[in-house]
Amino acid sequence: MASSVLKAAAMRRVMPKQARRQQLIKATIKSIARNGLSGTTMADITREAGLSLGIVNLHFESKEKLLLETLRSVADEYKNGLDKIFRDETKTNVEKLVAHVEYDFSKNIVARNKLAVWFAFWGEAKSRPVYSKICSKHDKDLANSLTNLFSELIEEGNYPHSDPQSITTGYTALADGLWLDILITPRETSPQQARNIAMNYLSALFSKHFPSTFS
Amino acid sequence: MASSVLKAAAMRRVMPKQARRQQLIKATIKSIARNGLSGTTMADITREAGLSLGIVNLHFESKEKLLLETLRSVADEYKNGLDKIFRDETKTNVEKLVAHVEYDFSKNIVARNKLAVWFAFWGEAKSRPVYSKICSKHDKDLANSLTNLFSELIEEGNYPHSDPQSITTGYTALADGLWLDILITPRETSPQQARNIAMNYLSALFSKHFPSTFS
DNA sequence: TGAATGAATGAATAATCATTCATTTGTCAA
DNA sequence: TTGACAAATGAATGATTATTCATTCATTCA
Repeated sequence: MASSVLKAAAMRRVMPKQARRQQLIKATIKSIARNGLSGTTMADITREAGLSLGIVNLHFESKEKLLLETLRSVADEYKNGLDKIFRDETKTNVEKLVAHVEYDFSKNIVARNKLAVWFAFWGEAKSRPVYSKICSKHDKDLANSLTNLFSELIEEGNYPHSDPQSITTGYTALADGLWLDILITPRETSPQQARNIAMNYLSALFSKHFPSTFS
Repeated sequence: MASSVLKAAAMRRVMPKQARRQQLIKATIKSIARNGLSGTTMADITREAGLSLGIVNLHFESKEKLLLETLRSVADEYKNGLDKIFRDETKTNVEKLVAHVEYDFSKNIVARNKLAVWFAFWGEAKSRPVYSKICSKHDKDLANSLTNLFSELIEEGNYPHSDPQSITTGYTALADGLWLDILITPRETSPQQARNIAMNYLSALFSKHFPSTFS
């Protein structure tokens, strides 16, 4: 009996469709990080998942559709975390922004495999509008939430800033650029440093709300 | 005679090696922007250049080498412009920073085809260290120049900022993030807006040197 | 227990694409 | 003008890789 348990663990198993899809998406993320988008083959993905070659077409119909689902999966996961923060009625605006900085550079979000996926697809965004669409759908929500927060901060603090939308653009651009640094030069930029830099940006613009850590 | 001139213009011409290489690099940039890195084939590149299929292997030995030269070409061109700015002894530190912002979002640098090339290669950076190396070689020089400038500004202005290196990281991350915005959502972020946002960043951190445009 | 169902496999197929090289074409020195 | 050389061509080749589908295997239910 013991041997049959071992065999069962090593042998092919039937799994619920949704679990298989998740397993394949996970393998795709790893393969994109390891081999790049242009270097990712069906053989890589299925080997990574420990499954057979034909499995992707069975569950996703085509490679392209698997890639799209992979991007969607990373984007949705990110979006879910954001929603939790911005919908939290117990948090003040300042607390929400702090939570956002914490979240944006937290271990799970800033895992280099996932960053590799973001940038792999951004790198093809100009030639494949589908990719931009998947990303920008969520980006717009985030931009709106941030712009609202910044507007309220500006009013409360009587800051001279004229345009909350520009502040949002700058803040999200800073965050994306820091992601790129963490991906490309992880020895030089750690998530903790990135957090500090983002917080400094906020305290430079909103000194009354975010007292600087220096002085 | 007139017809022979027309024919000559339309016909294949022998060109100096260096010019052919430039022509092919230009075509590669266009193809990467149009088709992405993974969608760029030898046929695309040579069709774009109006030349025959075998020409790339004749002048670059392989597709991979052409791609590397293309990245190097874009990176070197960018670096040359930077050097002119930072070596200019007639400029003050503040003027150099203003010139950098102007340059970073100037028409030639921020041409979407070229941005597409940057991000295409960044997207594969994790899986192909060669790509990061080509980019980071220049990035280090820029980081040093900026850190020096910021150090001097901090001293002159007695600002409470503790770490000029972090400011450099933040500033370059902001610039990269704004490039991404210009590439992905050109309708929402124009080069002019990007310039303003970058200048606001500087004036938030160095208010005595960069008097804000508001108030 | 034993059909019946559908998940999973992977060898075979078909399509794509980089590279090669025999041939053609243009240039220039003699 | 000619011959020699180099540049350029593109059909053919070979390698890689997505997709197909006949077969195998696990599970369920009567």
